[in-house]
Amino acid sequence: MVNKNKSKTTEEKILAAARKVFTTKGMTGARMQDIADEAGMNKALLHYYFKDKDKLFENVFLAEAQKFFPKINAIFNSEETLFDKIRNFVSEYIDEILSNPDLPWFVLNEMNRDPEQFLFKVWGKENLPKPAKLLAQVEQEVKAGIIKPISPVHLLMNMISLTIFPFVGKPMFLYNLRISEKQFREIMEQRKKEIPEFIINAIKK
Amino acid sequence: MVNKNKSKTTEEKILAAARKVFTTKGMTGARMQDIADEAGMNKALLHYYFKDKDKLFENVFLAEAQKFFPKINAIFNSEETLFDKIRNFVSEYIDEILSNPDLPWFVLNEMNRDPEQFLFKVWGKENLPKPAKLLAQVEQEVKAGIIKPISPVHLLMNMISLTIFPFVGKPMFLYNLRISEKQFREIMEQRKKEIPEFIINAIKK
DNA sequence: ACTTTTGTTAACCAAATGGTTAAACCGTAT
DNA sequence: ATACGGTTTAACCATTTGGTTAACAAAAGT
Repeated sequence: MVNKNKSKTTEEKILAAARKVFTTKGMTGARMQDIADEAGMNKALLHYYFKDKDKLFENVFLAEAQKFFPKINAIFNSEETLFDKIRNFVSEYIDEILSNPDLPWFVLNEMNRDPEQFLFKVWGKENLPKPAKLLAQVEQEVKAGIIKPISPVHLLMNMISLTIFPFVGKPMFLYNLRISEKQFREIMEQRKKEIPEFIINAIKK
Repeated sequence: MVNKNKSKTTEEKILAAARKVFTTKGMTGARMQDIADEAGMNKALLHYYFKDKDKLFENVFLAEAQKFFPKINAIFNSEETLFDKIRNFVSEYIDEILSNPDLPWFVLNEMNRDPEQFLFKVWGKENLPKPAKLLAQVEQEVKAGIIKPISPVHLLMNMISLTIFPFVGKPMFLYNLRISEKQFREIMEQRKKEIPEFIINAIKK
Protein backbone atom coordinates (compact mmCIF):
# COMPACT_ATOMS: atom_id res chain seq x y z
CA MET A 1 0.00 0.00 0.00
CA VAL A 2 1.20 3.45 -0.82
CA ASN A 3 0.87 5.56 2.29
CA LYS A 4 -1.57 4.89 5.07
CA ASN A 5 -4.11 7.49 5.99
CA LYS A 6 -2.66 10.50 7.82
CA SER A 7 0.98 9.42 7.87
CA LYS A 8 2.77 11.75 5.50
CA THR A 9 6.30 10.96 4.61
CA THR A 10 8.95 13.40 5.79
CA GLU A 11 9.41 14.70 2.28
CA GLU A 12 5.70 15.43 1.96
CA LYS A 13 5.67 17.18 5.30
CA ILE A 14 8.48 19.43 4.14
CA LEU A 15 6.78 20.27 0.88
CA ALA A 16 3.50 21.08 2.60
CA ALA A 17 5.21 23.26 5.18
CA ALA A 18 7.37 24.95 2.57
CA ARG A 19 4.38 25.75 0.39
CA LYS A 20 2.60 27.33 3.31
CA VAL A 21 5.53 29.47 4.40
CA PHE A 22 6.68 30.41 0.90
CA THR A 23 3.15 31.44 0.01
CA THR A 24 2.60 33.75 2.94
CA LYS A 25 6.09 35.20 3.22
CA GLY A 26 7.44 34.90 -0.31
CA MET A 27 10.67 33.24 -1.35
CA THR A 28 12.94 35.84 0.23
CA GLY A 29 10.79 36.39 3.29
CA ALA A 30 10.54 32.72 4.15
CA ARG A 31 13.06 31.38 6.66
CA MET A 32 14.33 27.83 6.54
CA GLN A 33 13.74 27.71 10.29
CA ASP A 34 10.10 28.73 9.80
CA ILE A 35 9.62 25.87 7.40
CA ALA A 36 11.32 23.42 9.74
CA ASP A 37 9.12 24.58 12.62
CA GLU A 38 5.99 24.36 10.49
CA ALA A 39 6.98 20.83 9.50
CA GLY A 40 7.92 19.97 13.09
CA MET A 41 11.45 18.85 12.42
CA ASN A 42 15.07 19.85 12.39
CA LYS A 43 16.26 22.44 9.92
CA ALA A 44 19.05 20.23 8.66
CA LEU A 45 16.50 17.78 7.35
CA LEU A 46 15.35 20.33 4.80
CA HIS A 47 18.85 20.37 3.40
CA TYR A 48 19.08 16.64 3.58
CA TYR A 49 16.04 16.23 1.33
CA PHE A 50 16.35 19.32 -0.83
CA LYS A 51 19.93 20.57 -1.10
CA ASP A 52 19.21 24.26 -0.53
CA LYS A 53 16.51 26.91 -0.31
CA ASP A 54 16.30 27.54 -4.05
CA LYS A 55 15.89 23.87 -4.86
CA LEU A 56 13.19 23.54 -2.23
CA PHE A 57 11.37 26.55 -3.59
CA GLU A 58 11.40 25.17 -7.10
CA ASN A 59 10.25 21.76 -5.95
CA VAL A 60 7.22 23.32 -4.32
CA PHE A 61 5.79 24.95 -7.40
CA LEU A 62 7.73 24.22 -10.51
CA ALA A 63 6.52 20.68 -11.07
CA GLU A 64 2.90 21.77 -11.17
CA ALA A 65 3.61 24.77 -13.32
CA GLN A 66 5.38 22.52 -15.78
CA LYS A 67 2.45 20.15 -15.95
CA PHE A 68 -0.13 22.84 -16.28
CA PHE A 69 1.07 25.53 -18.63
CA PRO A 70 1.62 23.49 -21.75
CA LYS A 71 -2.07 22.61 -21.57
CA ILE A 72 -2.87 26.22 -22.32
CA ASN A 73 -1.05 26.05 -25.63
CA ALA A 74 -3.04 22.99 -26.51
CA ILE A 75 -6.29 24.85 -25.99
CA PHE A 76 -5.10 27.93 -27.85
CA ASN A 77 -3.99 25.91 -30.83
CA SER A 78 -6.85 23.45 -31.00
CA GLU A 79 -9.39 23.40 -33.81
CA GLU A 80 -12.34 24.41 -31.68
CA THR A 81 -14.44 27.50 -32.21
CA LEU A 82 -13.39 30.67 -30.45
CA PHE A 83 -16.27 30.46 -28.00
CA ASP A 84 -15.37 26.91 -27.07
CA LYS A 85 -11.75 27.88 -26.58
CA ILE A 86 -12.83 30.60 -24.20
CA ARG A 87 -15.00 28.18 -22.27
CA ASN A 88 -12.27 25.57 -22.07
CA PHE A 89 -9.52 27.97 -21.18
CA VAL A 90 -11.42 29.58 -18.32
CA SER A 91 -12.78 26.35 -16.96
CA GLU A 92 -9.52 24.42 -17.04
CA TYR A 93 -7.55 27.30 -15.66
CA ILE A 94 -9.88 27.81 -12.72
CA ASP A 95 -9.94 24.10 -11.95
CA GLU A 96 -6.16 24.00 -11.92
CA ILE A 97 -5.86 27.01 -9.65
CA LEU A 98 -8.55 25.75 -7.30
CA SER A 99 -6.53 22.62 -6.72
CA ASN A 100 -3.37 24.68 -6.42
CA PRO A 101 -4.30 28.16 -5.25
CA ASP A 102 -0.80 29.55 -4.76
CA LEU A 103 0.34 28.91 -8.29
CA PRO A 104 -0.61 32.33 -9.73
CA TRP A 105 1.18 34.20 -7.00
CA PHE A 106 4.26 32.07 -7.49
CA VAL A 107 4.19 32.56 -11.25
CA LEU A 108 3.73 36.29 -10.98
CA ASN A 109 6.58 36.57 -8.51
CA GLU A 110 8.91 34.58 -10.68
CA MET A 111 7.96 36.49 -13.81
CA ASN A 112 8.73 39.69 -11.97
CA ARG A 113 12.11 38.48 -10.81
CA ASP A 114 13.43 37.04 -14.05
CA PRO A 115 10.97 36.33 -16.88
CA GLU A 116 13.40 34.63 -19.28
CA GLN A 117 14.83 32.34 -16.66
CA PHE A 118 11.39 31.35 -15.44
CA LEU A 119 9.84 30.73 -18.83
CA PHE A 120 12.84 28.66 -19.74
CA LYS A 121 12.39 26.48 -16.67
CA VAL A 122 8.68 26.00 -17.25
CA TRP A 123 8.49 25.63 -21.02
CA GLY A 124 11.90 24.42 -21.99
CA LYS A 125 14.07 25.93 -24.63
CA GLU A 126 11.93 26.26 -27.74
CA ASN A 127 8.45 25.41 -26.63
CA LEU A 128 7.33 28.87 -25.53
CA PRO A 129 3.66 29.82 -25.28
CA LYS A 130 2.35 30.84 -28.64
CA PRO A 131 -0.91 32.75 -28.58
CA ALA A 132 -0.50 33.62 -32.27
CA LYS A 133 -3.11 31.21 -33.54
CA LEU A 134 -5.74 32.37 -31.07
CA LEU A 135 -5.02 36.00 -31.90
CA ALA A 136 -5.36 35.29 -35.59
CA GLN A 137 -8.60 33.44 -35.02
CA VAL A 138 -10.05 36.43 -33.22
CA GLU A 139 -9.03 38.75 -36.01
CA GLN A 140 -10.58 36.42 -38.53
CA GLU A 141 -13.89 36.13 -36.70
CA VAL A 142 -14.03 39.89 -36.42
CA LYS A 143 -13.54 40.20 -40.17
CA ALA A 144 -16.10 37.49 -40.85
CA GLY A 145 -18.56 39.52 -38.80
CA ILE A 146 -19.11 36.76 -36.25
CA ILE A 147 -18.04 38.89 -33.28
CA LYS A 148 -17.88 42.59 -32.62
CA PRO A 149 -14.69 44.39 -33.54
CA ILE A 150 -12.18 43.95 -30.73
CA SER A 151 -8.41 43.96 -30.63
CA PRO A 152 -7.21 40.38 -30.13
CA VAL A 153 -4.68 41.52 -27.58
CA HIS A 154 -7.34 43.16 -25.45
CA LEU A 155 -9.55 40.11 -25.64
CA LEU A 156 -6.71 37.84 -24.57
CA MET A 157 -5.82 40.18 -21.72
CA ASN A 158 -9.43 40.21 -20.64
CA MET A 159 -9.70 36.43 -20.62
CA ILE A 160 -6.58 36.07 -18.54
CA SER A 161 -7.38 38.93 -16.18
CA LEU A 162 -10.90 37.74 -15.43
CA THR A 163 -9.66 34.24 -14.77
CA ILE A 164 -6.56 34.80 -12.70
CA PHE A 165 -6.96 38.03 -10.82
CA PRO A 166 -9.53 36.97 -8.24
CA PHE A 167 -7.03 34.42 -6.95
CA VAL A 168 -4.23 36.92 -6.73
CA GLY A 169 -6.44 39.49 -5.08
CA LYS A 170 -8.15 36.93 -2.89
CA PRO A 171 -7.27 38.50 0.48
CA MET A 172 -8.57 41.81 -0.83
CA PHE A 173 -11.88 40.33 -1.93
CA LEU A 174 -12.29 38.21 1.16
CA TYR A 175 -11.83 41.16 3.41
CA ASN A 176 -13.63 43.88 1.50
CA LEU A 177 -16.63 41.82 0.49
CA ARG A 178 -16.65 40.04 3.84
CA ILE A 179 -16.90 36.56 2.39
CA SER A 180 -15.58 33.32 3.82
CA GLU A 181 -13.11 30.87 2.34
CA LYS A 182 -15.99 28.58 1.54
CA GLN A 183 -18.00 31.30 -0.18
CA PHE A 184 -14.93 32.32 -2.12
CA ARG A 185 -14.55 28.81 -3.43
CA GLU A 186 -18.18 28.71 -4.45
CA ILE A 187 -17.85 31.99 -6.27
CA MET A 188 -14.83 30.70 -8.15
CA GLU A 189 -16.78 27.61 -9.13
CA GLN A 190 -19.51 29.85 -10.50
CA ARG A 191 -16.96 31.83 -12.45
CA LYS A 192 -16.16 28.80 -14.60
CA LYS A 193 -19.49 29.51 -16.28
CA GLU A 194 -19.94 33.20 -15.47
CA ILE A 195 -16.75 34.40 -17.13
CA PRO A 196 -17.22 32.72 -20.52
CA GLU A 197 -20.79 33.92 -20.56
CA PHE A 198 -19.65 37.43 -19.70
CA ILE A 199 -16.99 37.46 -22.40
CA ILE A 200 -19.19 35.95 -25.07
CA ASN A 201 -21.97 38.43 -24.30
CA ALA A 202 -19.44 41.22 -24.65
CA ILE A 203 -18.22 40.22 -28.08
CA LYS A 204 -21.01 38.32 -29.83
CA LYS A 205 -23.06 40.21 -32.36
CA MET B 1 12.61 78.36 -6.78
CA VAL B 2 11.77 74.94 -5.55
CA ASN B 3 14.27 72.55 -7.04
CA LYS B 4 16.31 73.24 -10.11
CA ASN B 5 16.02 70.90 -13.06
CA LYS B 6 17.84 67.61 -12.54
CA SER B 7 19.09 68.20 -9.03
CA LYS B 8 17.11 65.89 -6.83
CA THR B 9 17.38 66.29 -3.12
CA THR B 10 18.97 63.43 -1.23
CA GLU B 11 15.62 62.42 0.16
CA GLU B 12 14.13 62.21 -3.33
CA LYS B 13 17.07 60.16 -4.55
CA ILE B 14 16.51 57.70 -1.74
CA LEU B 15 12.81 57.38 -2.44
CA ALA B 16 13.39 56.84 -6.15
CA ALA B 17 16.07 54.23 -5.52
CA ALA B 18 14.02 52.53 -2.84
CA ARG B 19 10.98 52.32 -5.09
CA LYS B 20 13.04 50.69 -7.81
CA VAL B 21 14.67 48.13 -5.56
CA PHE B 22 11.56 47.36 -3.51
CA THR B 23 9.58 46.87 -6.68
CA THR B 24 11.91 44.40 -8.32
CA LYS B 25 13.01 42.50 -5.22
CA GLY B 26 10.09 42.92 -2.86
CA MET B 27 10.21 44.26 0.67
CA THR B 28 12.06 41.27 2.11
CA GLY B 29 14.29 40.72 -0.90
CA ALA B 30 15.49 44.31 -1.05
CA ARG B 31 18.77 45.06 0.70
CA MET B 32 19.46 48.41 2.29
CA GLN B 33 22.86 48.28 0.59
CA ASP B 34 21.19 47.77 -2.81
CA ILE B 35 19.13 50.87 -2.25
CA ALA B 36 22.15 52.86 -1.13
CA ASP B 37 24.08 51.74 -4.21
CA GLU B 38 21.20 52.55 -6.49
CA ALA B 39 20.98 56.01 -4.93
CA GLY B 40 24.76 56.42 -5.03
CA MET B 41 25.30 57.11 -1.37
CA ASN B 42 26.17 55.65 1.99
CA LYS B 43 23.86 53.17 3.61
CA ALA B 44 23.75 55.13 6.86
CA LEU B 45 22.08 58.00 5.03
CA LEU B 46 19.01 55.86 4.49
CA HIS B 47 18.68 55.49 8.22
CA TYR B 48 19.42 59.16 8.74
CA TYR B 49 16.45 60.13 6.58
CA PHE B 50 14.09 57.24 7.24
CA LYS B 51 14.72 55.59 10.60
CA ASP B 52 14.60 51.96 9.40
CA LYS B 53 13.69 49.68 6.52
CA ASP B 54 10.01 49.41 7.38
CA LYS B 55 9.57 53.15 7.60
CA LEU B 56 11.33 53.60 4.28
CA PHE B 57 9.13 50.98 2.68
CA GLU B 58 5.99 52.65 3.88
CA ASN B 59 7.16 56.05 2.77
CA VAL B 60 7.65 54.76 -0.74
CA PHE B 61 4.11 53.60 -1.36
CA LEU B 62 1.80 54.36 1.49
CA ALA B 63 1.35 58.05 0.83
CA GLU B 64 0.09 57.44 -2.69
CA ALA B 65 -2.13 54.58 -1.64
CA GLN B 66 -3.69 56.82 0.98
CA LYS B 67 -4.38 59.53 -1.55
CA PHE B 68 -5.78 57.21 -4.15
CA PHE B 69 -7.98 54.63 -2.57
CA PRO B 70 -10.53 56.86 -0.92
CA LYS B 71 -11.33 58.15 -4.41
CA ILE B 72 -12.72 54.74 -5.26
CA ASN B 73 -15.31 54.97 -2.51
CA ALA B 74 -16.34 58.35 -3.87
CA ILE B 75 -17.01 56.86 -7.28
CA PHE B 76 -18.79 53.81 -5.88
CA ASN B 77 -21.06 55.95 -3.74
CA SER B 78 -21.76 58.76 -6.18
CA GLU B 79 -25.16 59.40 -7.75
CA GLU B 80 -24.10 58.58 -11.29
CA THR B 81 -25.59 55.84 -13.41
CA LEU B 82 -24.01 52.42 -13.23
CA PHE B 83 -22.50 52.76 -16.68
CA ASP B 84 -20.88 56.07 -15.77
CA LYS B 85 -19.51 54.61 -12.57
CA ILE B 86 -17.91 51.85 -14.56
CA ARG B 87 -16.39 54.34 -16.99
CA ASN B 88 -15.07 56.56 -14.20
CA PHE B 89 -13.75 53.77 -12.08
CA VAL B 90 -11.77 52.15 -14.88
CA SER B 91 -10.47 55.38 -16.29
CA GLU B 92 -9.37 56.90 -13.00
CA TYR B 93 -7.86 53.68 -11.79
CA ILE B 94 -5.79 53.20 -14.93
CA ASP B 95 -4.62 56.80 -14.86
CA GLU B 96 -3.50 56.43 -11.28
CA ILE B 97 -1.64 53.21 -11.94
CA LEU B 98 -0.01 54.57 -15.08
CA SER B 99 1.53 57.35 -13.04
CA ASN B 100 2.46 54.90 -10.33
CA PRO B 101 2.87 51.45 -11.87
CA ASP B 102 4.14 49.64 -8.81
CA LEU B 103 1.18 50.44 -6.63
CA PRO B 104 -0.88 47.32 -7.43
CA TRP B 105 2.01 44.99 -6.71
CA PHE B 106 2.67 46.76 -3.44
CA VAL B 107 -0.97 46.63 -2.43
CA LEU B 108 -1.30 42.96 -3.28
CA ASN B 109 1.82 42.10 -1.34
CA GLU B 110 0.67 43.98 1.72
CA MET B 111 -2.81 42.52 1.54
CA ASN B 112 -1.24 39.08 1.46
CA ARG B 113 0.98 39.77 4.43
CA ASP B 114 -1.54 41.33 6.77
CA PRO B 115 -4.85 42.60 5.34
CA GLU B 116 -6.23 44.20 8.49
CA GLN B 117 -3.07 46.06 9.29
CA PHE B 118 -2.75 47.35 5.75
CA LEU B 119 -6.35 48.46 5.33
CA PHE B 120 -6.12 50.21 8.67
CA LYS B 121 -3.06 52.13 7.54
CA VAL B 122 -4.59 53.12 4.22
CA TRP B 123 -8.17 53.84 5.17
CA GLY B 124 -8.01 54.69 8.82
CA LYS B 125 -10.13 53.17 11.51
CA GLU B 126 -13.73 53.45 10.38
CA ASN B 127 -13.51 54.59 6.80
CA LEU B 128 -13.18 51.19 5.15
CA PRO B 129 -14.10 50.64 1.49
CA LYS B 130 -17.82 50.12 1.17
CA PRO B 131 -18.95 48.63 -2.13
CA ALA B 132 -22.44 48.04 -0.72
CA LYS B 133 -24.09 50.87 -2.60
CA LEU B 134 -22.63 49.82 -5.92
CA LEU B 135 -23.65 46.23 -5.34
CA ALA B 136 -27.18 47.32 -4.51
CA GLN B 137 -27.31 49.49 -7.57
CA VAL B 138 -26.40 46.56 -9.77
CA GLU B 139 -29.05 44.39 -8.20
CA GLN B 140 -31.61 47.12 -8.70
CA GLU B 141 -30.77 47.67 -12.37
CA VAL B 142 -31.01 43.94 -12.93
CA LYS B 143 -34.49 43.91 -11.38
CA ALA B 144 -35.50 46.98 -13.36
CA GLY B 145 -34.51 45.09 -16.48
CA ILE B 146 -31.89 47.65 -17.52
CA ILE B 147 -29.06 45.14 -17.57
CA LYS B 148 -28.84 41.40 -17.93
CA PRO B 149 -29.02 39.31 -14.80
CA ILE B 150 -25.59 39.15 -13.24
CA SER B 151 -24.40 38.67 -9.68
CA PRO B 152 -23.13 42.04 -8.37
CA VAL B 153 -20.12 40.36 -6.81
CA HIS B 154 -19.07 38.87 -10.13
CA LEU B 155 -19.50 42.19 -11.88
CA LEU B 156 -17.39 43.97 -9.31
CA MET B 157 -14.72 41.30 -9.52
CA ASN B 158 -14.74 41.61 -13.28
CA MET B 159 -14.31 45.37 -13.18
CA ILE B 160 -11.41 45.17 -10.81
CA SER B 161 -9.75 42.22 -12.53
CA LEU B 162 -9.89 43.76 -15.99
CA THR B 163 -8.48 47.01 -14.70
CA ILE B 164 -5.69 45.89 -12.41
CA PHE B 165 -4.42 42.56 -13.66
CA PRO B 166 -2.59 43.71 -16.77
CA PHE B 167 -0.30 45.79 -14.55
CA VAL B 168 0.38 42.96 -12.17
CA GLY B 169 1.01 40.55 -15.02
CA LYS B 170 2.91 43.08 -17.05
CA PRO B 171 6.16 41.09 -17.36
CA MET B 172 4.13 38.11 -18.52
CA PHE B 173 2.33 40.09 -21.20
CA LEU B 174 5.43 41.96 -22.32
CA TYR B 175 7.32 38.76 -22.81
CA ASN B 176 4.65 36.47 -24.21
CA LEU B 177 3.08 38.96 -26.58
CA ARG B 178 6.47 40.43 -27.42
CA ILE B 179 5.47 44.03 -26.91
CA SER B 180 7.61 46.96 -25.79
CA GLU B 181 7.20 49.19 -22.77
CA LYS B 182 5.90 51.88 -25.05
CA GLN B 183 3.35 49.62 -26.70
CA PHE B 184 2.26 48.40 -23.29
CA ARG B 185 1.57 51.93 -22.22
CA GLU B 186 -0.43 52.59 -25.37
CA ILE B 187 -2.49 49.47 -24.81
CA MET B 188 -3.23 50.53 -21.26
CA GLU B 189 -4.34 53.93 -22.52
CA GLN B 190 -6.70 52.17 -24.93
CA ARG B 191 -8.07 50.09 -22.11
CA LYS B 192 -9.51 53.16 -20.43
CA LYS B 193 -12.17 53.02 -23.15
CA GLU B 194 -11.97 49.36 -24.17
CA ILE B 195 -12.77 47.94 -20.75
CA PRO B 196 -15.93 49.97 -20.03
CA GLU B 197 -17.14 49.23 -23.53
CA PHE B 198 -16.43 45.54 -23.01
CA ILE B 199 -18.23 45.43 -19.68
CA ILE B 200 -21.20 47.42 -20.84
CA ASN B 201 -21.57 45.26 -23.93
CA ALA B 202 -21.53 42.23 -21.68
CA ILE B 203 -24.32 43.38 -19.40
CA LYS B 204 -26.56 45.76 -21.36
CA LYS B 205 -29.81 44.38 -22.71
C1' DA C 1 24.47 -10.79 15.44
C1' DC C 2 26.64 -7.18 13.13
C1' DT C 3 27.46 -4.13 9.48
C1' DT C 4 25.86 -0.76 6.27
C1' DT C 5 22.75 2.52 4.82
C1' DT C 6 19.30 5.90 5.65
C1' DG C 7 17.10 9.30 8.53
C1' DT C 8 17.38 12.82 12.27
C1' DT C 9 19.33 15.92 15.57
C1' DA C 10 22.10 19.49 18.20
C1' DA C 11 25.77 22.31 17.81
C1' DC C 12 28.34 25.03 15.05
C1' DC C 13 30.12 28.35 11.30
C1' DA C 14 30.73 31.97 7.89
C1' DA C 15 28.43 35.31 5.46
C1' DA C 16 24.96 38.59 5.03
C1' DT C 17 22.31 42.14 6.82
C1' DG C 18 19.94 45.87 9.43
C1' DG C 19 21.32 49.19 12.18
C1' DT C 20 24.72 52.35 15.10
C1' DT C 21 28.44 55.54 16.03
C1' DA C 22 31.96 58.72 15.96
C1' DA C 23 34.39 61.36 13.14
C1' DA C 24 34.74 64.27 8.95
C1' DC C 25 32.69 67.54 5.70
C1' DC C 26 30.56 71.74 4.37
C1' DG C 27 27.89 75.77 3.98
C1' DT C 28 26.83 79.84 6.73
C1' DA C 29 26.14 82.99 10.42
C1' DT C 30 28.97 85.33 13.92
C1' DA D 1 38.90 82.65 11.21
C1' DT D 2 35.84 80.13 13.73
C1' DA D 3 32.08 78.08 15.78
C1' DC D 4 27.94 75.68 14.63
C1' DG D 5 24.19 73.15 12.35
C1' DG D 6 22.86 69.86 9.37
C1' DT D 7 24.73 66.26 6.22
C1' DT D 8 27.66 62.34 4.81
C1' DT D 9 30.93 58.73 5.43
C1' DA D 10 33.85 54.65 6.98
C1' DA D 11 34.14 51.49 10.31
C1' DC D 12 31.90 48.79 13.38
C1' DC D 13 28.39 45.78 15.94
C1' DA D 14 24.76 42.38 17.01
C1' DT D 15 21.75 39.37 15.08
C1' DT D 16 19.88 36.63 11.67
C1' DT D 17 20.28 33.27 8.33
C1' DG D 18 21.51 29.60 5.03
C1' DG D 19 24.13 25.95 5.25
C1' DT D 20 27.54 22.23 7.36
C1' DT D 21 29.22 18.67 10.45
C1' DA D 22 29.68 15.08 13.52
C1' DA D 23 27.39 12.22 16.31
C1' DC D 24 23.34 9.39 17.14
C1' DA D 25 19.15 6.41 15.97
C1' DA D 26 16.56 3.40 13.22
C1' DA D 27 16.07 0.32 9.29
C1' DA D 28 17.67 -2.73 6.09
C1' DG D 29 20.97 -6.12 4.37
C1' DT D 30 24.00 -9.92 5.28
